[in-house]
Amino acid sequence: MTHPIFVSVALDVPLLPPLTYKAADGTSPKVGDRCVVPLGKRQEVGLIVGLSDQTDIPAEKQKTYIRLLNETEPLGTTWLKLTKFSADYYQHSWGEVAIAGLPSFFRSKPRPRYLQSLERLRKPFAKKKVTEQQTELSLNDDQRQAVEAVKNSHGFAPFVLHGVTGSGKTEVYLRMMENVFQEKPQAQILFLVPEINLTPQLEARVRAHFPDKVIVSMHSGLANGERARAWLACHEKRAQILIGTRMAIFASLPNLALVVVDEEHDLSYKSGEGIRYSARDLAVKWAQLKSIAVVLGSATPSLETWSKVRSGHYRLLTLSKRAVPGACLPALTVVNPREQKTVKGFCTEVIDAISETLEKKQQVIIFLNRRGYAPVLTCPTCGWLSKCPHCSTYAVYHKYNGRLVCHHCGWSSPVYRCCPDCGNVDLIPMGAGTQRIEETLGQLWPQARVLRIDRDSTLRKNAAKEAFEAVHAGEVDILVGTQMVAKGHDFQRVSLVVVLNIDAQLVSANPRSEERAFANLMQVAGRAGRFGLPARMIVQSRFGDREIFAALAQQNYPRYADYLLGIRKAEWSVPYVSQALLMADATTIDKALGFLEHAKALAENIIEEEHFEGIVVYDPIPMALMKVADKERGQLLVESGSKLLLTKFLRQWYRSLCSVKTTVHWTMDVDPADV
DNA sequence: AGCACGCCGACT
DNA sequence: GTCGGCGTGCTC
Repeated sequence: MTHPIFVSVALDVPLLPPLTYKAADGTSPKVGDRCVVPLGKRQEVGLIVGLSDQTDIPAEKQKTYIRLLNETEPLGTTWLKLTKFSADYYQHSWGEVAIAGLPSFFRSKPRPRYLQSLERLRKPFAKKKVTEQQTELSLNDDQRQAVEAVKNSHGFAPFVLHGVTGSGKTEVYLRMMENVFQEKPQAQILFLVPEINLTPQLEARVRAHFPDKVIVSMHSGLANGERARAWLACHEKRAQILIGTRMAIFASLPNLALVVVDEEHDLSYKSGEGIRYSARDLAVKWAQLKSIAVVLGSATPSLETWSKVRSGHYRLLTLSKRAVPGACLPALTVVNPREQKTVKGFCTEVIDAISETLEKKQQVIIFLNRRGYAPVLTCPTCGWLSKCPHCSTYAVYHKYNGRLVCHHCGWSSPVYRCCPDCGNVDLIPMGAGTQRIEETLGQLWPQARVLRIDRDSTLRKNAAKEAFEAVHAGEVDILVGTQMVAKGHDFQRVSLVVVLNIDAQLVSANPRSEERAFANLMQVAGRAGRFGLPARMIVQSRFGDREIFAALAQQNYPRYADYLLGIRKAEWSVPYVSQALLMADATTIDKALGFLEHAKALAENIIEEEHFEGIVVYDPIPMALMKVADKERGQLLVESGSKLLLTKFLRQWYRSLCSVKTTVHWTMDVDPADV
C-alpha cells in the first residue's frame, strides 16, 4: 500500500466508528497521525487509525482532510491498542477515548502560530531544585526481595507490593525504577499516584533520587500549556519519568518499561464521569500490551487486586516490617460510646488519653470522615430538617461562614435565622463534623493548639502544604480532619490517633463501605508511632467485636481480606462477578425508571436471542442518592460470572440503547465502584 | 456531542 | 404573519 488514498479517522463523537476520508494530494499520512477533518458543518481534530486504498463510501460522501498534523511523531501502536481496548471495554467510541485523552493543544484545531507554539512546548525543562538531601537508605530483606523479584521478571509481570505504612514502599519503588534505568537508560516509567497535591513529598523524593532524569507530572491542576508540554516531552521520549494522577494513564510513552500504581486501592483511580475507566486496571493492561512489569502498591490492596493475588494471577511482594528503625504499631482500643460516659461526643477514655498525650508534649490526630459543623440542622419544635432543595440529601451546616452547604451539588445559602416552617428561632445542629469537633477541642483543652485539615480548610492554594508544615514544625498539638490527615504525611510526634464516627461505614448498605473503612483505619493508624514513640489508637464504635477490629489490632490485612473474600465468594458478589451499571437521569424518577425498564427489556431480548445465558439483569431502582442537582436518577445493574461474556453482551446492549429515542440522559459504568 | 432540519406556540 | 421551543437524525 504505497499510496494510501483513504484514511480511517477516529473522532471524539459518541457512537461513531472511525470515518473514512481521502488523503490530500502530496501528503503521506501514517497511522497515529492526527488530522483536521470536516465533520458536518464543523472541523474537528481526528486520529488516523487505519490506511487503505479503497472504500465502500459513496463518492459524494467522500471528503478530504483539511490538514495532516504530522509535525510530531505518530502515536505508537501500543498506545493505539490501549485506547482501542479502553473504548471497547468501557463502551465508548475509539475517538472519544483517544482524542479526549490528549491535552487540548493536541486535540483542538491548530491556531495560527501552531508551529511556533509547538517549538515553545519543546523548550527544555528547567531542572527543579532538589530540596531533599538524598540519603542512601539500606534495604531490609523484604525490600531487597521485592526489588529483585521485579528485576528478574520477564515480559508482562504484575506484582502487588503489600506493605503497611512506614514499611518503606517508596524506597522499593525507587530501587525498582533504578534497575530499569540501569538496563535501559532511555526507558520511560509511569508512576501513578492518587492525588498529586497530597503527595508533594513523594514527588520530591523521586526528583532527589533521579537528579539526572527528566521528570514531568500530569494532573488536573496543570494549566493547558503545561499539560501539553509534559505530554509532548513524554511522547518525544525526552521525559523518563511521568508522575501523574489517573489521567496520566493515557499519556503517550513509547519507551514505557515499568508502571507503578501507588495506593492502588484508592478510589480516585476510578473516573466518575465521562469515560468511567479505572486507571489501575488500565495500568495493568498497558503493562500487558508492552510486556513489562507493573507494580500495584498498597497497605490495603483492593479486594479485586487481592483476589488476583490469591488466584495466582498477580505475584505478591510483602514488606512485613516497618522499615523506619524503632517504629511500632499503635495499640488498638475500641470503646463503645453507648456503654461509656461521653462528654460532647468524646468517651471519657478518649478524653483521658488526649490529656495524657498533651501533657507529654506529643501530638494527637483525630480522624472523622465528615466535614462541616453539623451534617444537618433541625427545628426541635416542628421537626424541620435542612434539606437541600436540589438533592435528596441534607445541607450541611458550616458555622465559620454561617451557611448551609450541599456537599453533593454545591448549593449554598446563608443559614436561616429561624425555622422556615414554623418560625422557631432555636434551630439545633445535629451530629458533629470536623468544624464542631475543632470547636469542642478548643473548649475541652483551651491551652492546646488545634488545627483542622479538610477540604474546606485547604481551599486556598498552598493552604494544605502550610498546614502540614505547621504540624511538622510542632506548632500543632491536636490535628483534626477527614481522610486528608491520613494521606502520605509523616508526622514526627504523633502518639495518639482517635477515630470518631466510623460506625456509619460499618452498617452501610453498600457492601464495599466496610472495606473502605478498613483502608481508612489502617491508613490513619499508620500516622502514629512512626518514630519510636509508643502509640495508641482509640476507635469509638458500637461494633468492637467485629472481625475488622481484630484484623486492625494486628494490622493484619491478609486476614481481613481473606475473610471478606470468603464472604464475597459465598454471596457470589464482586470480585467474583463482574458488573456494569446503566444509570439514567431525568426530570422525574418515573421517566428515568421508565427508560431503564425499556433498557431491561432490550437486554432480555438480546440475552434470549443471542444466547447470553449467564448474564443477570436486575430491576431498575432509584439510586441511593436519588436526586442530585435537580436530576432524578435511577440505575439498572447487570452482572455475570464471566467478564468476557459481559463485555460482549454490553457491546450489543449499548448499540441497541443508542438507537432508543429518548430525552432521558444515560451513561454506562463498567466495573462500578458503588452499586 | 454538535449542528441542522422541522413542525407547533406566543410575540413585534 | 415571524421567532424559537426542543424532538429527530446525521456526521465519511
